[in-house]
Amino acid sequence: MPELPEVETTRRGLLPHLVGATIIDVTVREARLRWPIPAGLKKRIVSRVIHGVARRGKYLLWDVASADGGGFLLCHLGMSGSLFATTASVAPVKHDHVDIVLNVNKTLIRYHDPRRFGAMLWIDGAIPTHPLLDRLGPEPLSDDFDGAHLFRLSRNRAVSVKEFIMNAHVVVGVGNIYASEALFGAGIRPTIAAGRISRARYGLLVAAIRQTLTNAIAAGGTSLRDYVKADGEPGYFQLVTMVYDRAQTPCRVCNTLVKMIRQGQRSTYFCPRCQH
DNA sequence: CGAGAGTCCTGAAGGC
DNA sequence: TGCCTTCAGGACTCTC
Repeated sequence: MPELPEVETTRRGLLPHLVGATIIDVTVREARLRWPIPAGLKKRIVSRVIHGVARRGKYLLWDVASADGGGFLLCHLGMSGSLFATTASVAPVKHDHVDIVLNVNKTLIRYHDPRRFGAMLWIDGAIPTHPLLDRLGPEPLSDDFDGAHLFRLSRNRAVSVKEFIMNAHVVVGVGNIYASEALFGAGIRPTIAAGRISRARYGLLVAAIRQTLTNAIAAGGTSLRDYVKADGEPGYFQLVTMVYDRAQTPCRVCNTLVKMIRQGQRSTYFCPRCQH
């Protein structure tokens, strides 16, 4: 499931195809995603040039001639979505919901999403403002994200630290897998109330989140070359986790059995000995 | 405002 | 073998 590293890997994989290309056609086979794909999308973007692709949290923002009467295509991959380059000669398969056809080398960008938790929306104008983006927390790999930030926002918060760092208004891009992994890295038990963690420990947690995400992006980068394969299957790297999905198996550090619990209807994994 | 539950959806996995 | 149930997940949205 795409977390921030996968979204960033997607962005880097698409960039060389998109920048400078002109959109010449759009096919929407299924508009019912998390929200409906706007009916007027094709009319808005056809014949416009793509100037870049940015990422904000897990949202991808295609700059579609935003400074020249266009706007931004806002994409979210949900949990089962993927965007990849292919050609019109490759027949769409089940759940290939959108094709965005480019003027270069018969390339098209295909959106595939079995569970349709993703989104493809349009933002008019030169500035990418949108209710989905307006209240997002800092990027985890930016300087704005530090222990002081987490400490300040967490005061008097009873919510568990794991759910706290998964809140996109606190920090973007920390999904269920990396939340468990980062808390293991910081030696913090996921059930502790966010408001009861010291500033120093939040410093450790920030470092662990950065490390976890950076490693994952680097791992994604190693498969970047063949990321967009001929068959259109995205080459997501296989993630090696310390605790996630390892319930009842030995901790890789101390051999204590990893525990699985439920928090906010999500599974959480931790080592009862390494994390306090 | 915060906390917790509900919601969308499909495919995989497990039970019988 | 095949049907049925349960679960997974991101993140918005609703209720209290």
